[in-house]
Amino acid sequence: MMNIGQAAKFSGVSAKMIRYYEQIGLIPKAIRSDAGYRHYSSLDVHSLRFIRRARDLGFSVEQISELLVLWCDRDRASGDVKALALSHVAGLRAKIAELQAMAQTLEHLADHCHGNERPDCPILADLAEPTAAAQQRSQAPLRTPRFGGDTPASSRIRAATATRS
Amino acid sequence: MMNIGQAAKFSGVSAKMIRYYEQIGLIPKAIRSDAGYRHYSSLDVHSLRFIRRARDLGFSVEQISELLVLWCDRDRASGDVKALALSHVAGLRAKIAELQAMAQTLEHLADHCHGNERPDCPILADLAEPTAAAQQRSQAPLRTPRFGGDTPASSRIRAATATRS
DNA sequence: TTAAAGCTTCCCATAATGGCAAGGTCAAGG
DNA sequence: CCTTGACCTTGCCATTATGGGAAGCTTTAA
Repeated sequence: MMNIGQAAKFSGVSAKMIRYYEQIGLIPKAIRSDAGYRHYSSLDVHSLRFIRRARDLGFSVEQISELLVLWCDRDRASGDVKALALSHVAGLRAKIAELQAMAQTLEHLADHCHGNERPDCPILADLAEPTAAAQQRSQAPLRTPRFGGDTPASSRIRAATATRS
Repeated sequence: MMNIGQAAKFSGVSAKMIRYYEQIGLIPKAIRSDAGYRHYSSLDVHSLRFIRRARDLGFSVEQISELLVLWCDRDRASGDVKALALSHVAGLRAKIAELQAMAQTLEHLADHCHGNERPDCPILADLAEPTAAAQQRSQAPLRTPRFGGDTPASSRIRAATATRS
């Protein structure tokens, strides 16, 4: 049993985020000492590591909630996990394509910009009046705020089906 | 001269965002009718189109603010514009690399998952205890919330050096 | 005993966008 | 002249995941 600071250090998840995850119900409420300090077991730390790793792989908290449910379900079908993972990969690929289109368009424009002291600049010219040439599919991101938004996130997570039961 | 709805329609920027851009000082305060309605000229719409296009190319509002300054500066050096564009491209490329690392890791894991009714799943196994194999550089995004965070954004923009002067 | 380090909760901020609500305005039609 | 509907205004709330900071209590080491 350790305090939140230790759990943070061992899991790689900041204390701040651990409290946040508890608050939104991604992890169950930690047991408290008499003074109100949260206490974590190495099992809890294990869960946190899982979460950390999933975050590193770009899963949203919402998706991690689902992953945790599957993780704890001894009768899960690996197909469900795979489907979740692949749908996330699809989201990543879509985002990558979008960013690549932007980068490509910009690089194309930059290639034609002398980049000297003179004011004439095809980059600004294109921003002012887009030429069909560079118009690819960078327009209308359809449903992409700036990224990170792959899942709409229902409301409150309340899965907390993690370790402690 | 047109109302905000028309300007929105012609520029592709929502009325909501036009007000927002005005509020943060990206564009100058619109002139108002006696009743308080904002009015826009086709020149204003032109600025808004510029902004819209820049957003489509992934520039942050902060960066767009700089682009607008350059756009309006007859004595700009195209090198400054190019530098700004290329630094943004670098940010995009970095993000792309990060997402690709995630996607690749996940695809690799998914490849080894049967995806059937059985519970054994290498994806969950890896999330639980990462194996060096898939550990590439997906860890520690260094300074990347979820994306969009390329520029720290000082405080308030207050450039408003756009059209109307 | 005291100081430092750690914990708690609460509030604020981020980037860019949408939604909703209450209320004023304007134009067209009766 | 009045109503209706479309449009405008402001203001507030929500989103995602994360960090910062303050005020106050606890624990620990000296």
